[in-house]
Amino acid sequence: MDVAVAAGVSQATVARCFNTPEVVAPGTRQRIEAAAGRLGYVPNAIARSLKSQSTNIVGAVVPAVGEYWQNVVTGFSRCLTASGRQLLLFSFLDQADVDDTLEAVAQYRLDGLILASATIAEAQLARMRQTGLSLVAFNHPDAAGIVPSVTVDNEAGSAELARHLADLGCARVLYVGGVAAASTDRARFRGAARTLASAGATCNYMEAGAFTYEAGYKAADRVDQMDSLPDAIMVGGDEVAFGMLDGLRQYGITAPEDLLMTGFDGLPQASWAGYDLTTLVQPAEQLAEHAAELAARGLDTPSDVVPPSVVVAGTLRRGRTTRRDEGPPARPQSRPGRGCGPQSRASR
Amino acid sequence: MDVAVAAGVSQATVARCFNTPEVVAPGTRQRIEAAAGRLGYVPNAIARSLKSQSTNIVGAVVPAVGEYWQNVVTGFSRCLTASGRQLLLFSFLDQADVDDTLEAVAQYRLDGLILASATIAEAQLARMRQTGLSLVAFNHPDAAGIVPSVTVDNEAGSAELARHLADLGCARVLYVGGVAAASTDRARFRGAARTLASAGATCNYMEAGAFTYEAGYKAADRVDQMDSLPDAIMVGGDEVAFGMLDGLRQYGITAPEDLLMTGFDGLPQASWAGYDLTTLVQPAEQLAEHAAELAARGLDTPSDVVPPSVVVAGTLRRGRTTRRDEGPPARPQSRPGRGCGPQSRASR
DNA sequence: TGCAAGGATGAATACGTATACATAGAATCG
DNA sequence: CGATTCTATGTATACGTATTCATCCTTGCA
Repeated sequence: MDVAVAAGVSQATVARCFNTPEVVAPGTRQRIEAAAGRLGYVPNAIARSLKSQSTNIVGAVVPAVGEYWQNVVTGFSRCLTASGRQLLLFSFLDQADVDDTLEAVAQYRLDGLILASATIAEAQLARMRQTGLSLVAFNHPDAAGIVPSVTVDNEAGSAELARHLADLGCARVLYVGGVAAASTDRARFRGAARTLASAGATCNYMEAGAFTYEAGYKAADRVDQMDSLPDAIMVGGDEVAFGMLDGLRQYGITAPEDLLMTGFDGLPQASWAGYDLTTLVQPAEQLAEHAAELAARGLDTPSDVVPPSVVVAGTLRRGRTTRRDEGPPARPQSRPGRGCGPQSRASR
Repeated sequence: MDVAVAAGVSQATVARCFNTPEVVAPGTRQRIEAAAGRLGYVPNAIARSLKSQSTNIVGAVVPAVGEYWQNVVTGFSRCLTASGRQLLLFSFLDQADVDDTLEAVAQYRLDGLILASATIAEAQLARMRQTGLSLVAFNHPDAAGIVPSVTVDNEAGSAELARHLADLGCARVLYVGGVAAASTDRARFRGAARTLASAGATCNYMEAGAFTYEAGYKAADRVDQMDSLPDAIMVGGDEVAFGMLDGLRQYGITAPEDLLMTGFDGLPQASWAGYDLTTLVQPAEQLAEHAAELAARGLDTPSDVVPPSVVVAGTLRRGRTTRRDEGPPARPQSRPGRGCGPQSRASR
C-alpha cells in the first residue's frame, strides 16, 4: 500500500490506524494520517466488505411508481444514512421484473434486503428465504409468518376509519380498493367491513385497479353511475382517493357535502389544503426504522422458526372530507343541490 | 470454491463458465451449472468488483425532501436498472450533511456519482472533481464548466412560459422563486424577466423560501397583501405552485379567474385535475439517462478540460391555470338525466 | 505416423483489506 | 538484575473473483 510505504510502516498498521486508532502509537498515527492526507487515500469499502463479509449496505426493492412508494424510499434512505449504512435501491415497474432484479441483488452480499410490495407471491417469498439473504417484507401483511415483516396495522387502521364514519352516521359505505390481490387491500377491507357490519352499516367493495391517481379518477365514473350515492367512500390509498375526489368533482360530487371520504397512508398531499383528506397516517419514519433494523439483523432465526414481525399502529387524521357541516343537520340524504348551479362548494 | 470441487473442476473454469460460457466445453458447463444450482451458488459481486476495479454501481446524492426529487430518484433508478446497473442512494436533509455523505460515498468505488442539488457551492464541486471520482451535477446549471452537468434548459423553458403569458396579455407578472440561491431559480427568473421585459411587461421577484408546498402556501399571504394582484404569477417550481394555488384559494383568489399561474418541473400532480397547472415539463427520463450515461463514462477528461454538459429542452404544458375563458362558457356536455349537471368545471 | 494447431482446463497471482499470530522492545516487579 | 507482562508493530493469510500463462489432449493434415 502506498500510504504504508510513505509513512514507513506496514499495511497492517495503516489498517489499524483507521479501524482501531487507539492501539497505534500517537507518533505513528500522525505520520500515517499525514501520508494518507497527502496521497488522498480513502479506505476501500469493497475490499473491506470482501474481507469482513459484510457490506454495510441494505437493499430495497420497491415499485417504481406511486406517491406512497416514493415516500417509503425516502424514509428508508434517511433512516439508513442516519445509522451510517447505505441504501441500494431497485425499482421495478412490472411485477415480472422482480425476479431478474432479485437475481442481480443476490450478487451483492447485502446486509439485508427490504422487499416492499404487497403483491409478491408467498411461494416466492418462501423461496427467497432459502437464499440465506436476510430479508424483510414491507407493507405486505400476508408475508408475516413466512418472512419477517413490517407493516402498519392495516386492519385496525381501517377499522378506526370505519368507526369514525359510523360515528358520523354513515349507513351505506363503499370501499374502493386499489388492487384486490394486494394483501394490504384485503386487510383494510376486512377491517372496514367488520367494523361497519357491527355498526349495522353496509360496505360494498369496488376495485379501482391500481393504487394510482388515474385509477381513482376513472373509478369515479362508476361511482357516479350508481343508482344512489353511498354515504361515504373509503378509499384504499390516499393517491387513489385524490383521483376519486377530483373525478367526482367532475360530476359535481364533492366531499364532505355529498358524501364523506377517507383515504389510507397519510401522504403529505393529504394535508395539502386542496385535498385535506381524512386518512390513516402511517408512521413512515418508525416503519422504515423497523424495516432497516430487522433487515440488518441478519438471518439468525432458522428457517423453521416463525420470524418476528412488527405491526405498528397508525394515526387517524381528520380532514375536511369527513367534516360534517355544523349547520342544519337535516340535510337531505339525496344529493343536495344536484339540480343546478354550483353547490355548497362555494360556501367555503 | 465449493462449486468447483463439486463439479470436479478448478475455480478458474467456474469463473469462465459464468463470464465467457462459450469457451468452456458443453459437458463441463452442464456439470458446473448443475453443481451451482444444487449448492445455491451465486457469483460474488463484491469480489468481482475488487478484482475488476469497477462496481457497476452508480451513486446519487439527492435532497431528501420534495416531490421533484422523489421523481428524479425514481428516474435514476429506472434508467440504471434498465441498463443493468445498480443505484446507491444517499439522501440528505441538510446541505451540511453532504460533506459527511460524500466521505462515505468515496469509500465505495462507484462507477460514477450523480450530484443532484442546485445549491452545492462551486468550490466544493471543484474540490470533489479532484477525488478522481467521476461525477456529474444534475439540475445545477452553474456547475457546467466545473463538472459535467445535466439540466433542463431552465432559462429557455422559463422564457417559453413567459412568452405564453405575454401572449395572453399579461402586463404585470410576479415571479415567485423557491430559493434565490439556487442556480435553477436564478436561471428561471432570468429567462422570465428577459422575455417579459422585451414584451413590455414587468416582472417582480418574490422568494418563497423553499421549494415546498408549505412555502408556496405561506407566500400566498404576501400575494394577498399586495396592493393589487398581478396579472399572472410564475412560480419557480410545481410543488410551490400547488401551495400557492391552495393558499390563494383561501383568500378567494383562483386561477385562471383572478390571475394566471404557471409552475415549473412538470410533476405528475400538475396534470391532476385538482390543479391542472400550466408548467414546463422536464423530460425526466431523458435527463436521468444522460446523467447516468455521463456518470458512468468515467473521468476520461483531464481536470483542465471543460467537461461536457447536457442541456435538454423542456416542453410546455398548458393547463387550466392559464386558460382564458373563451367568453360565455359553452354549455358543458351535461350528462343526460342529471338535471343541470356540472358546471364549467366539467367542460374538460 | 508424426507434428502443428487449436481447444479446454489447471495453476498461480493480484485486487485491498482485516486479523491472528509472531516478535521485539519497554516497562514492571520480585 | 532477571523474569515477566504489556505495547507497538511486522508477517502472513484469507476473503472470492478475473485473468495470464502453462499444460494437456484432441484434431487435422502432410
